[in-house]
Parts: sequence; C-alpha cells; structure tokens
Amino acid sequence: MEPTRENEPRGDAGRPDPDGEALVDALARSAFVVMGVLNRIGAQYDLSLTQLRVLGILRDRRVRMTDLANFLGLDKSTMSGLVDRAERRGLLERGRNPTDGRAVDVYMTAAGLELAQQAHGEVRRALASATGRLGKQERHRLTQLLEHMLGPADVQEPVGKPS
Amino acid sequence: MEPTRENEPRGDAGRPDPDGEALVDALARSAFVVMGVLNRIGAQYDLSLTQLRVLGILRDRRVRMTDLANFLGLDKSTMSGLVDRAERRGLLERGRNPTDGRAVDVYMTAAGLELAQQAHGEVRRALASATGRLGKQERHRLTQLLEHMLGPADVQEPVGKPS
DNA sequence: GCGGCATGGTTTGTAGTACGAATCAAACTC
DNA sequence: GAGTTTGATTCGTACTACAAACCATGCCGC
Repeated sequence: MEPTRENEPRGDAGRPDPDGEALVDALARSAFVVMGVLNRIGAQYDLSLTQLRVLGILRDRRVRMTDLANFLGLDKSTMSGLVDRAERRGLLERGRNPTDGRAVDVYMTAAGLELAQQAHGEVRRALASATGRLGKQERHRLTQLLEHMLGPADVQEPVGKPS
Repeated sequence: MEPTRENEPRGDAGRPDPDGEALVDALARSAFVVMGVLNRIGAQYDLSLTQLRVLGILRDRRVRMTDLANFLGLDKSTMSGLVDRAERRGLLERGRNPTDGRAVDVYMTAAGLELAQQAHGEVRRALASATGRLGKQERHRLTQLLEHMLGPADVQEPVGKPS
C-alpha cells in the first residue's frame, strides 16, 4: 500500500460540513471499538488481528498467497511469515497451485476452521453489547447506511486513494 | 473478520437476527476501511497507527503516561517505547508531574501539533471519499446512530468485556 | 520517623508484524 | 534458448506489544 500525498481539496471540501467531521470522528471511534474487540478476542486464541482476518478470509475458500497479501494490503514477505506461523499452529496449510507451478495456495485445516468459527461467534457476541443499544429498526438502518457508504463488499478499492 | 454469507448459529438468543449479523459485518468492514486509511496516512508521516492515536489524544492536553496507556489499552512499557520514539522525532516531550514525583507528563511540541493537524486533515479528506457517497441527511443519521451505539465518548469501557 | 507495601515509569528480553532487498524457481515473451 | 517477469521465501531491520525485573517515589500503619 503505497503512501500518497493528496492535498488537493475535493470539489465540496471548501464548505464547512459539521456532520462530515462528526461522522469521521464517529467512524474512527467505531473502528477503534471494533479493533479493540478483535484484538481482545484474538488474544484469547493467541492470535493477532491480522491472523484473525486471514482465518476469516480462508474460512470458505482456498486462496493464492499473492491474492491473500493483496487483499489484506500486506507485503508478500509479511504474508509468508503470517502463514508460516499459522501453519506451525496447525491452522492453515500450503498446497501446490494446479495451474501455476510458482504459486502457493493456502487453505484451512479442520482445526483452523473450528477456531475461526469460535472466534467469529465471540466477536459477534462481544459487539452485540454495543449494537444492542440500538432498536431493531435502527440496526437495520445503520446496516443500510454503512453498506451504502462502503460500496460493494467484493471491491477492494482503498478508500481515499487517488486512482 | 471479513463478511461471508454463512449463517452461524447464535448461542445466546437462539433467534435468527440477520440485521445483527449484517451489522457486525458492516461494522467490521467499516473498521478495516478506517484503519486502512489511518495506516496509509500514518505511513506518509512515518508514523504507526498507535502513534497517530497518541498524537490525536495529546493535541489539546497534557497527559500522564499511565493515563495515556490506560486510554489506549496498552502496557506501560509499550507506552514508554512509543513516547521514546515520538520524543526522538521531536513530536512529544516528557515533563515532571507537579503533584506526583513518580509520574511523568507527556505533551505535544509545536512540530508535533503541526504534524497532527496535517495528518488529521488528510484522514478527514480521505474518508470523505466514502462518506461522500451518502447524502447530507444520511450522514447526519449515520452519525446519530453510531454515537447512540457507541455511547458517551469519554467512557472508555471496553465493549463486550465481562465485568 | 520508619519499615513495608503500592505505584509510576524505565529497562531488558522475547515474539510477532511489517517492509525492503536479495534470491531462486517457474512462467512468459521474443 | 535467452532475457524478463512473476510468485514465494529468506534475511535484515525497525517497531509494537507484553511480561518480568528494577528503581524512585508515595502511602500507610505502627
């Protein structure tokens, strides 16, 4: 993920937007809360946040190392180390790619799948103490607004990055 | 925790709550997007995410090391190292606490304040590419819902943690 | 006032994470 | 077949995170 310097104001950026600033703050706070939960639950399983993400991605698919690294925005050497440690734990395995002899596929073991599912359930329960403050219709509305703001889930275009 | 289509059985309610699960997934995706932005902009300034948070907290106040560590959920030795590196960069300074000879206060330098303000502005602009997908009223509503869910900003009670 | 205990912070050791450069094997192109 | 590109690993380095040990300061009971 290359750092960029994007200082040009957006077309509407010159106008004061109190809701925009409050929204950014609320999104940041929400992000830290979610990360806090993920870090705490990850620690229970002796897993880092990034390891949790890896396990989450691989729960239902087999992925190439390169694609995994790109999806997570990590250097391939970092990806290699993460998979090393997960493999050592018996959570992941590496395999040959059927179409490219250079490529390495990564997939879950049964033990890894079980741990990922347990951790996922605990993350949901932990976050329910916050989402439970909202009523049912509010939760529905919040979900809609977030999904609208985030765009399609399968598009991994970094936010705020010039293209 | 990347969103998937799998529906896992819930241990607590027993009742399916599609909006609850979708909301957790949306919150997780939102969190990764925000973290991605913070990491990218932090890298521009050669700062880690945690360093950015520290600078954000200290922009308008002078804080004890212990309080800073507690606020961030970090070990005091970690806090010490983070402040070491920021001090070495000329962004922060340590000072004596007027009421407790053991305590060390941390505060911003002018250079640190300038950097923090620049970085903050860039984070806001970067996130505007996502929040700009919403209309004005939608942004207002999203802010309200997030703040309602998160509770008061000054309470640092960890979400989902048994007490 | 003093000893014991607690607190605040630093230092040391360790492991994981992150990136960049170097390296090697496989694939692609001409 | 040679040159280039790609995929992944290894190595070196710095940062982050925690735990244990240590030292200085503060608190409290006697």
